[in-house]
Amino acid sequence: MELYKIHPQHYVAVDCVILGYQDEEIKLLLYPRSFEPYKGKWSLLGGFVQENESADEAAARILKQTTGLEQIFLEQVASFSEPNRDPEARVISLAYYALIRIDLHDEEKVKENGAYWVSVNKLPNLIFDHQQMFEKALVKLQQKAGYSLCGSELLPEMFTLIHLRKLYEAIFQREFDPGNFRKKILSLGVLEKLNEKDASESRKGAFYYKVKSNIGEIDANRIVKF
Amino acid sequence: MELYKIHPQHYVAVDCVILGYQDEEIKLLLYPRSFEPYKGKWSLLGGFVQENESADEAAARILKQTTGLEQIFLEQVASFSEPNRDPEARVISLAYYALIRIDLHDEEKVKENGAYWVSVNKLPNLIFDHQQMFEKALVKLQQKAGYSLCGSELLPEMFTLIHLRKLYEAIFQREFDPGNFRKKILSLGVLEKLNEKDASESRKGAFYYKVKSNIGEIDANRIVKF
DNA sequence: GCAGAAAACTGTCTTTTGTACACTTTTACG
DNA sequence: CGTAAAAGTGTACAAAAGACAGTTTTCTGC
Repeated sequence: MELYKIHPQHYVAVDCVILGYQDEEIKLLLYPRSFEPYKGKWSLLGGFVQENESADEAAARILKQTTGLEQIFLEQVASFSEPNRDPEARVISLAYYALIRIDLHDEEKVKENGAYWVSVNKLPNLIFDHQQMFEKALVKLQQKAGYSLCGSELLPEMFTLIHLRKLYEAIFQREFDPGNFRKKILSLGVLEKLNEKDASESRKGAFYYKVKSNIGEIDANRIVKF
Repeated sequence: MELYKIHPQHYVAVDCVILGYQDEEIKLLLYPRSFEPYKGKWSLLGGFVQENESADEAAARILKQTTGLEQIFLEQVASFSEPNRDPEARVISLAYYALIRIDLHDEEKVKENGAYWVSVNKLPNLIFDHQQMFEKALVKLQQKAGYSLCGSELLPEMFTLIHLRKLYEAIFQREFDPGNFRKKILSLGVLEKLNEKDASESRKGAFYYKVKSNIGEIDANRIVKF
């Protein structure tokens, strides 16, 4: 213990890049910062790591407090530790990213905090190094989407292959051939076709699918390389 | 500032997974821990983040102090923050991994500290969560090797395609077809064939290659997928 | 109720990439 | 010199990715 005491201690924060999908766009949840410095400027959702929790737990706690959601996908992005990243005090921040279904989140809670879902194509300036956090999170999302279907995290329970393709187009910022995308996704064998159609977007209507319940990750041999 | 003060502060450490390549095996640099708790047990190389340095800088500093090396590949792996991961005190650790050329490191310095290069196939028990840190670092190395040639980080200036293949076999723990590996690597266009041969391992001798100086990352279209 | 339109879905053909494995080349050594 | 042993090249097949035309379904409007 003596040997530890000669070293400084630091505030440790977590900042969450909360991503959702709506109107064919990836959206990021942003908050107006509620205190100085930079009060009112746009910020990721953050908080401090307390004594009896891990950073993972802190991130989950903060996410629940502000969106009402639990048990959702949440993963580390990177740490940010430049001495002057926060001009007020030395704060080392651990960035996380979360994927949430916008249709499930607690709108009341989000509004209370003055937060907005902003399209990632039209982001305002963010405080500190939050822009970097977002960019790294987006790369992580692309990697994740490359080897596991993000459908269950970002889309409603049931979705059509067109919805899924639009989601992937939003994530990767490029178009996919409808026929080939279908073929590829169905060949993974992780989707279950339902007997119901979504007729809201065409005469013919598109069949709904859902992720097979017994499947988590896709078999390693079957990595999707987009 | 007032708002910050209600939160606890923590010791923040960095731990380095230092990887090298020797005798056709990936090696990890391990130290006997020099103080309690777990004095004498095997540990990654670590230290505490000081007031005026980022964690990246702390990792580079620690690496230089113990191996004499500067300007080497060093990247974040993950953070580890379970409240009781260190029984002595709350320490949040940021794990890094480094790739170094064993032929270049300062043997004296390493010996002074009682450190050893241990094959990753025969690792002893490590303290705390250091085993996890190593495992995550290895995954990162595999990912990195998948889209950029790790030759320049882990091999000497000049190397044969056989050396490079053996390195990749050690990283991925599987064999690659010699002919196909050659074809794939050369098609990337990042290696320059030299007029010199390594005759130490065969009558015919294998030509040396080096990484073309003007090339950093491989073009995104040309990702190596092993 | 039938033609047409629009989008969902299917199939085919081509190109590229991956893989297995046989063949040729080089060179030291007996 | 012939041979062995490893380096290096070539070929042939299989799998995956990609382009794109063709077919099906179903509502709309006449």
